[in-house]
Amino acid sequence: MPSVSDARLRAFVGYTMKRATNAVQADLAAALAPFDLRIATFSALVLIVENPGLSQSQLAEALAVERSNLVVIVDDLERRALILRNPVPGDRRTYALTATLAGRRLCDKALVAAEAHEERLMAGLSGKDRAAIISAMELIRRAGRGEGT
Amino acid sequence: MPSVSDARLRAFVGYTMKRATNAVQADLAAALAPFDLRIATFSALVLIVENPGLSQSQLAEALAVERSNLVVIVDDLERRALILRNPVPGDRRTYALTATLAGRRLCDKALVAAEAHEERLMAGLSGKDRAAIISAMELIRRAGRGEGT
DNA sequence: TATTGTTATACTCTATAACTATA
DNA sequence: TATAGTTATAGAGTATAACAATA
Repeated sequence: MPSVSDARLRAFVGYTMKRATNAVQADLAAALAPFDLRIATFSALVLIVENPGLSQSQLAEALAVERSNLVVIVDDLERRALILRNPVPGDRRTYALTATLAGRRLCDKALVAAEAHEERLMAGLSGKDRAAIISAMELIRRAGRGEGT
Repeated sequence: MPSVSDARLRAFVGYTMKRATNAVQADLAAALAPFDLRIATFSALVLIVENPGLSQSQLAEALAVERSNLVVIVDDLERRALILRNPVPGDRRTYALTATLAGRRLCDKALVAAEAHEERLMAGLSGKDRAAIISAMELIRRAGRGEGT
């Protein structure tokens, strides 16, 4: 069978980025599954641990998801007692999100698994290569239609 | 307001790849919208133009989408008379997909727009940088759980 | 008036199972 | 029995509008 050529699509950086990102996301999802964490839930937990007291709006902006879509994620973390929605004295509209001890512990374990996943996928790249990719990705992201900075 | 840090997530190459890919996909979708082409439809059209006579199964494999999800894409291209489902003498189960003249013309115009989009987003990167990113992306993709080669 | 969190809704993308007609 | 195309369906992810409580 004559094999199919995708040479014209492969010439687009975005095409290869999409495919590689799919592979990375699938691998990360598998790495987090033992902790019953999906990628979005994991990302939210990491940010809450790193930024204790932030609000859902701040978290949504940092994760680049809509506030409305964040609700179920925070619900899940709270139901599992990994985080708390703390009342904020002086503004009763908002919650200050903090991780519980169990949340911080699960976060640490999941980060170890995520780092192992990262190391597995990036094994062929030097630290310098990886840093170059990260800065190139941030440059590309900022070139897109969207916010500044 | 103390701004939120995502330093721990940004250290993951996959995190920056995901965000950059989102920006690229959104920009490409906007670039293709004037042609009434979504990214998947555009990709299918390019592959059919490049590989005349290929089957839907081959196309699905090349695009890494399920055969079932490809049907509506091919339906759309056929309904717009951009491609043809040609009968294959000797095997009545399969179709040989070919682009019409209108399909090839639209493909050419859309490719020009896609190249302009690419140039806009990658403006900060040299040709050498872009080639390095492409090979790094392919290396990462192959390191993921999945097929060989 | 504006903002926070929330609900409901819808649209895309993706994945699976099962069917038909052919081989 | 295996394969190509198809249908139906369900699950994620994402986007918008509207609402109640509060500022």
